[in-house]
Amino acid sequence: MKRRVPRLLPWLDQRQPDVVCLQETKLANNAFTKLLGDELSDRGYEVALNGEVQWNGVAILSRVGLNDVVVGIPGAPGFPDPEARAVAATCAGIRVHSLYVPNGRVPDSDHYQYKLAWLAALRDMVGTGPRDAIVCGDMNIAPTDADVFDPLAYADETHVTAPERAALAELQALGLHDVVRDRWPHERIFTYWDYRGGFFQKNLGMRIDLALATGPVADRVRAAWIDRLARKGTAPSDHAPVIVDLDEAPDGDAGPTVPPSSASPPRPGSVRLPQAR
DNA sequence: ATGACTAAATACTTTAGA
Repeated sequence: MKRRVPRLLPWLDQRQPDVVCLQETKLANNAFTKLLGDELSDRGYEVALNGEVQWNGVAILSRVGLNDVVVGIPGAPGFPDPEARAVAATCAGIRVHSLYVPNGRVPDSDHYQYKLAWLAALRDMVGTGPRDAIVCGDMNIAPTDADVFDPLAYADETHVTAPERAALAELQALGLHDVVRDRWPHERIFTYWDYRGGFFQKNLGMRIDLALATGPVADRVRAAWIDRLARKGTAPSDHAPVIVDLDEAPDGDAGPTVPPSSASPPRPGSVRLPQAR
């Protein structure tokens, strides 16, 4: 996160998101607040944090309300102890989840089994949650071969194996829509490019950062895209932000937590800027 | 070839990422 502050703050000022989901903050909560608390509150953001000292770490920033914060996932496994990989909050009537799914490292390894069990716990939480919801973050799974620059590039490695894709499909079977792919059904779109080998310049990437919305939220999507520009320049993350623009909730369909004076529609964004790389 | 980049800890190397 420290390394990404000079990228995050101008990006917030440029894109003006109402809600931001961050992953891989790699900061304890008190260090995050010390580093960014004033800058974020000056911009009108409330913050929900689930951080730890060196690895992982997720956050939600919101300037349209931030209620009912839940840190972590009930019943999720640890490795071996619980890790800071999930935080949820209700923002303008929408249940927002910021997630950093375990990497899995090597198929069939302990970490891989952890990843699958963690995804099952995530599914259970989202499945019993509110109707209006959006699941954002680094899923560490490319949903299909079309989400990898070359299906053979990561063959037999994590992120593309059948069990991982099945776990993601089980989550989506709750009725979640992959709103970016729905808007760009045939395009070559990626959210992650390895730092090595000039992969970004060659556009050799993977689409592993997703925004998955329940039907009522998906119906409000006006635009959904990957902010490739944010992967350029000095000291970028190796992931690009995913941006989702939503229309206002339809009349009579607003949840009880929607502020009556909310003049602009919520625009949840799943962001990977803070990867301190 | 387990490499190529990048970041962070207590750190001058190791670990992790995907």
